[in-house]
Amino acid sequence: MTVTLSDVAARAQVSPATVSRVLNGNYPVAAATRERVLRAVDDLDYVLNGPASSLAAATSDLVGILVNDIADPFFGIMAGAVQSEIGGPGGRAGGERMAVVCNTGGSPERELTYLTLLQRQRAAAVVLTGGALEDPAHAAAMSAKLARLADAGTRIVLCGRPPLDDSDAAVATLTFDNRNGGRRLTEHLLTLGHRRIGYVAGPMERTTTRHRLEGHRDALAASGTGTAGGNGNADQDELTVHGPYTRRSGYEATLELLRRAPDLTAIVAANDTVALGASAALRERGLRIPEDISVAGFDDLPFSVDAVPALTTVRLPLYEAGARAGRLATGAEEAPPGGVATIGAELMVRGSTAPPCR
Amino acid sequence: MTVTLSDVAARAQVSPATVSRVLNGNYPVAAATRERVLRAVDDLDYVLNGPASSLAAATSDLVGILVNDIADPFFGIMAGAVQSEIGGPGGRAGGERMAVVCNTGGSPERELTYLTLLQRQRAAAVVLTGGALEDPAHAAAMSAKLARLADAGTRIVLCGRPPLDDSDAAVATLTFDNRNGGRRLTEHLLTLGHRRIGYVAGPMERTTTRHRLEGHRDALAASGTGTAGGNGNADQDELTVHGPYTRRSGYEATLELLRRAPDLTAIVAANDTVALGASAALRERGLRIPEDISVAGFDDLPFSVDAVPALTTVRLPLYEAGARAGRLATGAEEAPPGGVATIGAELMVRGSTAPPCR
DNA sequence: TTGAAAGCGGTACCAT
DNA sequence: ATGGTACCGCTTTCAA
Repeated sequence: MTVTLSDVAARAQVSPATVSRVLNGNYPVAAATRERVLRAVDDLDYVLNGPASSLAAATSDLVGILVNDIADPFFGIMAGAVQSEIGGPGGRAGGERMAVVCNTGGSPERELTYLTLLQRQRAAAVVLTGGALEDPAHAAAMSAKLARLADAGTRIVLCGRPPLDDSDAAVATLTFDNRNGGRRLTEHLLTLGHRRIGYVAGPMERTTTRHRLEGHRDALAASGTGTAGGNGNADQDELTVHGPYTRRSGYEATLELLRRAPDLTAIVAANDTVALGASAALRERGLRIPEDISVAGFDDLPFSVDAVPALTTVRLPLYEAGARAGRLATGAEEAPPGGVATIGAELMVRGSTAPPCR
Repeated sequence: MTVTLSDVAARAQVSPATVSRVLNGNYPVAAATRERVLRAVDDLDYVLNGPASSLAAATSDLVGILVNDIADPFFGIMAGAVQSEIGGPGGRAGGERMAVVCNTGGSPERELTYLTLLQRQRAAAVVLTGGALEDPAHAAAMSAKLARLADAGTRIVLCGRPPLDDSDAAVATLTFDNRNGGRRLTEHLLTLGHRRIGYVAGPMERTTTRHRLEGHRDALAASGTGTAGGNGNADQDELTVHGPYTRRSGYEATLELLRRAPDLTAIVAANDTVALGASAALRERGLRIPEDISVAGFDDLPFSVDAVPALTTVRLPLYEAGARAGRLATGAEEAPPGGVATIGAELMVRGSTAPPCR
């Protein structure tokens, strides 16, 4: 029924071994022979059996890219960059490496299960993108699983999350400087004169959430804002609302913030998507941005400037990071010293967002 | 080195066959035996060898999802829906089906190569999303490849593109009614009194591009607009600019349109992303939307309303379509009669976009 | 440069 | 209910 390598061999009047050599191109074969084999392949419309090949070779050309939310361009941009760097189809002739994107939806179980699936497939590499969950049990499980993968020969790359803490495994890490980004963003608002700043944070127990929020609070603390009254933390907790990285969350959190503190002059969102929701809520309330209230985001996604022309954000070089992760995954680039590289976050200021005079 | 099924069998004091049965759960095994086997699996930290399994069983649990642009939420939303419906990790216990997203970048070669790769892997199903290329040679190659895949047992689902024309293969198709959507959108503008309407079309030779544009022109023709002068087609060609489905394209095309026809009162964009670019260009020119000029989009992506509150678009039920495609891919839902189902496009009107009085 | 043949790790049929 | 055992299709020594 289906054409096998032996069929090709028979038609080309050579041994299966020779056909294999021609196909893999990693062994000297006489030009004439190669021609005959390739013609046979063509005539028979032969397609290599991946599983058989992987089984015999004990390796596969699969590269897994785990993302938290495939509908979020934050991940789409990184994943696309990884993929194009991996080479995948369109890279060199014949297409070899297959980069596949796995959507965890932010669920820890799925994350682990996808890793197991990739382990089953003897994946050549795995790239984990975006913030990680901070639950100790899950972190331990991840470390363990990644360690097994690593010493089964799978390359591991973390892109956009902090390094594993207890890792003995050879893992290359590219981490965004979320804390500094968050700090600079809030410093900027403080410099402009804002004193009452709401914060729409991401979901609890995520590294991105925590780091960005910490940066924000570091800036506040350094300026003495919010600590002057002696109950600084309570103040700040009141001005912080957590929620998922979605537009709806930004919308609802903003309404809540306005309820809690009608005297806000600025709102910092955990990321641009959330900022969009925040802006929508403000507009609905009849508040203009930035005349009545300023809004800041994070990530600098392409559409954010359209949605809120005055949006000040922190730009993370998503594409560049993804591309580098792709190169690390293929071994085209060597791991950074210590296995970890921190990628800077650049402040994108768009117009003045000084607070209104009241 | 690596733990195999026989190792597990030895430790559990059973035959490899029994272990296989326990793992696959598709065969009666004594409870006590199962227990012993599972404990052995646990003790040894055994992970099934995917390639070996696929080879022996002659099938795999891979489901490929092809998308044109992974950074575009249009595809992200559909892919996410497919994946969650596929079950994938998180579905039933143990995780089985692995949905993977393959990014073609709109390149015909990559599309074919990914299909070959999936064919190599003996994929259980393949879902092709988004508009298709209209090049006859490529279409033929695709049909041929899909036919081979299909009769190798791979389920094929088209989601958001028209059915294969010469297909004998068993392919389930979910197609968006782009033409009608385009028609209704323009009819709406005509009803409001617009007469000079610019059109920023998608890339040439794409089904979505052609269908949406045809709908637009159908509406114009039906109303007599643009044909009155006798040189209707020339007029319309002048008011149409093609480009990729990107923000930048919308931006540049809009500048071009304004150059060609400063008297435009409305611009219809090929999709929301393009509409964003168009809006940016207009704003830059100091034109207000919709007071000075109206803008219409297509797809109704989540952020579009934030970017252009007055944006009138056509809503395609992306998530629903993806979910249905996922069910078709797993066989959880039976194919529509004739293999093709057309999914309606709903007009989303946001505020009046009547032309300015001049 | 090419061929022969021994696996790779499971699966599923045939026995028992 | 369980065991024995031919394959599945390819890769890779080892020889020639």
